[in-house]
Amino acid sequence: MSRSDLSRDVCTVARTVEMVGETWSLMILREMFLGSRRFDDLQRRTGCSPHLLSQRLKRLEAEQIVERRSYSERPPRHEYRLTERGRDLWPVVIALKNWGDRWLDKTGAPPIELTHKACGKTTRPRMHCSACGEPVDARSVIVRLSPKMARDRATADR
Amino acid sequence: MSRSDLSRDVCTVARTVEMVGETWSLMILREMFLGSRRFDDLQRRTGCSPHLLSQRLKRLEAEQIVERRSYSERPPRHEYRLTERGRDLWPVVIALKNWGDRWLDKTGAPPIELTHKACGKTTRPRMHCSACGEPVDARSVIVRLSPKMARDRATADR
DNA sequence: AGACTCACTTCAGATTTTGAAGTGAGTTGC
DNA sequence: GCAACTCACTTCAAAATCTGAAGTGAGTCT
Repeated sequence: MSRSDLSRDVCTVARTVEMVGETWSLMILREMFLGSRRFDDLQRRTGCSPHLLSQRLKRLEAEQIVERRSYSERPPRHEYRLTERGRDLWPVVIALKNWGDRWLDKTGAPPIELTHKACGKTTRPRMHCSACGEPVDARSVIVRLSPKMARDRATADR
Repeated sequence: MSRSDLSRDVCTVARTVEMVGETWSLMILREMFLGSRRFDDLQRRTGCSPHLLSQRLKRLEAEQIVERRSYSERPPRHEYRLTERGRDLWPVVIALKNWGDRWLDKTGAPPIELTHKACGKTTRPRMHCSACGEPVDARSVIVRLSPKMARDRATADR
């Protein structure tokens, strides 16, 4: 299997990883969640080279994660916006942030702080069970593979 | 800024992305959360080349995300285990899975199903506010940057 | 008219990845 | 007692990708 074969994988994690599981795509997403929309801002604030940024934005656009739209005819100006699909990647970025805040930050004051609009409190979102609402982690679940996924993994064993 | 400078970034998202934000590291994590521990299993089930798998495992070990331990002297056999630090990356993989299940899967039956041990129900973990317990998404929070992070981004603007 | 902004593109050199093949310690089957 | 096999890798060359610097072109500002 090569990297590009991940897209044909049964596993939705593998296919998502192929779409956004890469340094600059993730950095672009972080930056867009922080509010950046213009090419130059994204470039400066992610540290990505313009060449690669351009490639990545094209890919993210093709994947319908971002949308390129013109906000001025004269001068010709464009901005990049997250689509609904793109905004739905927020938990990925938050999960990365939480991990970094816990394991990499020594200051105790995370560089990005979130306030929940509804309750007005500072929040560090966590994963909760969709059925009972209790917090969940790796240890509190049992994994079951669909027959197709199980077959795929067994086939790999040949 | 080059890719390797991300490690010195103030932003904990950037630094986490540098550690695990890459196709094969994420695939290895997925696979380990599914229970694989041996080099060969990881290789076959992720589709990663042995060369790269070896490199990635060394890096993940250096980052203390996985632990290499011998489980047999004769024959000499090793296994790779997630550390606590590594297990704490579970929300990242789950967030990727949720996105893929929602946006890439047409079958409606996700290839990986989770059962919450405590309540016994099938679960699709979601992000909830740590303060009030309600579900949260990109739209329901306000972002605030620490002074240091804000300064960093302003500096990039020069 | 000259400097500047935005949104990129081009290009060469460096780095990384891929895929196939090989290695070596040890075990199992006949 | 030896050939085949397993596990856990390593080596290597060719291909792909990334980096960093420079350039482009439409339009505005002074």
